Amino acid sequence: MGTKPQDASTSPARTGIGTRERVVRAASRLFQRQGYEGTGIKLIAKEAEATLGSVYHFFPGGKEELAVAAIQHGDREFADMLGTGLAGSDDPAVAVENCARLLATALRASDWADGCPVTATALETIGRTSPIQEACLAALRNWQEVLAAKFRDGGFGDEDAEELASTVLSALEGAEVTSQVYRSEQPLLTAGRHMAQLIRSRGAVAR
Amino acid sequence: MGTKPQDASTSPARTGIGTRERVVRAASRLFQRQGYEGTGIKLIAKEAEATLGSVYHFFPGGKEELAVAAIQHGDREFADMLGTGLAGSDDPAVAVENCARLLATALRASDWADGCPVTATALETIGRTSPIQEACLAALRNWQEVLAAKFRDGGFGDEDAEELASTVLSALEGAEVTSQVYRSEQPLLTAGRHMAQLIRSRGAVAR
DNA sequence: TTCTTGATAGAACGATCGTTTTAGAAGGGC
DNA sequence: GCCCTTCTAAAACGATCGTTCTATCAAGAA
Repeated sequence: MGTKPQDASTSPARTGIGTRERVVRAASRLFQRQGYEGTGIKLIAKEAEATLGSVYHFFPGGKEELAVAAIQHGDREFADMLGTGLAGSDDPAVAVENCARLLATALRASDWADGCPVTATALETIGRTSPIQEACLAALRNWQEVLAAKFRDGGFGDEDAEELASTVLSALEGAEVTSQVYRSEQPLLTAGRHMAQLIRSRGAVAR
Repeated sequence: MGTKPQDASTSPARTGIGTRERVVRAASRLFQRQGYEGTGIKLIAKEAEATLGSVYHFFPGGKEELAVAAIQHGDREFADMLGTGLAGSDDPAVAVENCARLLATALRASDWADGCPVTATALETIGRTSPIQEACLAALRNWQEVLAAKFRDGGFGDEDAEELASTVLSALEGAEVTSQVYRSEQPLLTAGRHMAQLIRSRGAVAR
């Protein structure tokens, strides 16, 4: 029966969300929740309401190619969330604390399941397949740059901004894992407050 | 042929390291490097120079029971490393920065493979099997308490010490992952320096 | 119509997964 | 000698893994 899998309308080719996009989103969420090795392609297909044939049609490179696309999707998703949190204030300290609050709320809303979209996959594949590792590296670089830009705008020098971005990102990543294991918002909220203090103590007032 | 698998001497029952301990160590390292789902029991047995029969003899609960023992082993291992790093100075700020340096050196020595011994497994099993999750939770609590004790000794109040320990642990955890992906000591070293600044800025001088 | 292309559907392959099972080898107490 | 416990050895089970394969459907170009 070719097209028309589950969409509302039937006539045009791309109704609602395309199959490829559904597969990428399902893969991204599943990798985020249970890691790369723990997630089967067949489960991804079922979760995306697609068939195995469709998955291999769009990703002839198999699981690895799909993982790269999923990581890149998670990259954009997390960068958007960082951007939203940072946009709340011109003061970098307030903005970072706002980010932590946003992450904590989203984490609780998912019952502590949806943490960082790349950490699990990154850790599992650390010394192995390079395309996935490169996608994870690009994501971390991207997020760090989003933070660094905010710090530069807040009056920090290039080197200070880059280093602060590195530490803030590390702290948020680590606090997100800790919050997931503790099933509590506290590690993320405390880390956010401490990061704000660190930013203030390193000088540079809100302009 | 019963005993005598690979040890130097042959006569006594427990020559060198016992089979059970070898299995736990191999499991801990493999879970640390490639996660819970990505590590097969047969590989663990081979790596430990044991047989499948031995593994299931010591761990009748299968992979899950073995994982709990492996996490607890990693717990002690990481706590020892924290203790060693913290023992270098009475000043909590200096001590924490020392820890970060120690982690960075060990990480580089393993070619960025041996990060935190529980993070990968913790993330993969986050909403699922509770025994493993509880072991991971106990490990994080243990490490936080090691840090908190150091801060209390350094003159911080109970609540300050607990919160600082939470953030420092999160930052070290996150920076370790970042260092692994970047293949660079820089994220860990920078986080260590910033954590020292945070500790100093929160008052309390070295006693 | 006919041919071609993009996408879907699902059966089937070999390999490996965690686990179970059965058998056998050492050592101590009797 | 014999028995019993502890530990090792390896074959084998069903299930699931990632992947390949063939068949089919819909729609546009000729």
